[in-house]
Amino acid sequence: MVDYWLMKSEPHVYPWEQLVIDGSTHWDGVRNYQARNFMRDSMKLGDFVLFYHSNCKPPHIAGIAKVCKEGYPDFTAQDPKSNYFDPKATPENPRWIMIDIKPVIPFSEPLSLPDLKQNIKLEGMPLLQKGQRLSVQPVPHNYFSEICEMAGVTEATL
DNA sequence: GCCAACGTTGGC
DNA sequence: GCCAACGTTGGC
Repeated sequence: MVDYWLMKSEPHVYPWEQLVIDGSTHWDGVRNYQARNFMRDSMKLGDFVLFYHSNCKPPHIAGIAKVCKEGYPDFTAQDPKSNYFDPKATPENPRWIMIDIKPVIPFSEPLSLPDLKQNIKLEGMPLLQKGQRLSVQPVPHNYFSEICEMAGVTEATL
């Protein structure tokens, strides 16, 4: 049973284009328990991920990725030199978890947040809820399908 | 376990 | 740069 997710990245920190260059990446730096729990407990190999660029004009979905490694300790939490260092993280209790993703398909045109908001079929999508800030969040399948449609991506070919 | 203070996210 | 929403911290 495949599930669908959305993950946010700021383009000046780690853009979609870099994921394409790298071939895959580990999703480090998540320091929110709810987001961590999704990665630890729910995100499975082969699940699809909408790659969202936040904090840019306009914010947008850049493409679709998929989970290629399930949850494991976020080693940056134990690295004093990392921006994501957390003194409470230990080898016995790593506290923070990451997954790996790899690109599946880019969108020929990025799907902007205003475009998403304009689509009545996306009403109720978590991303569009007021005040939601989760950097890793579930996407119910009907919304994922609609977004594929908007992007001109045939879901069956993913 | 409450809650005020503070920090962060992220759209605008 | 502003600020609303929300999460975390830490004193009590």
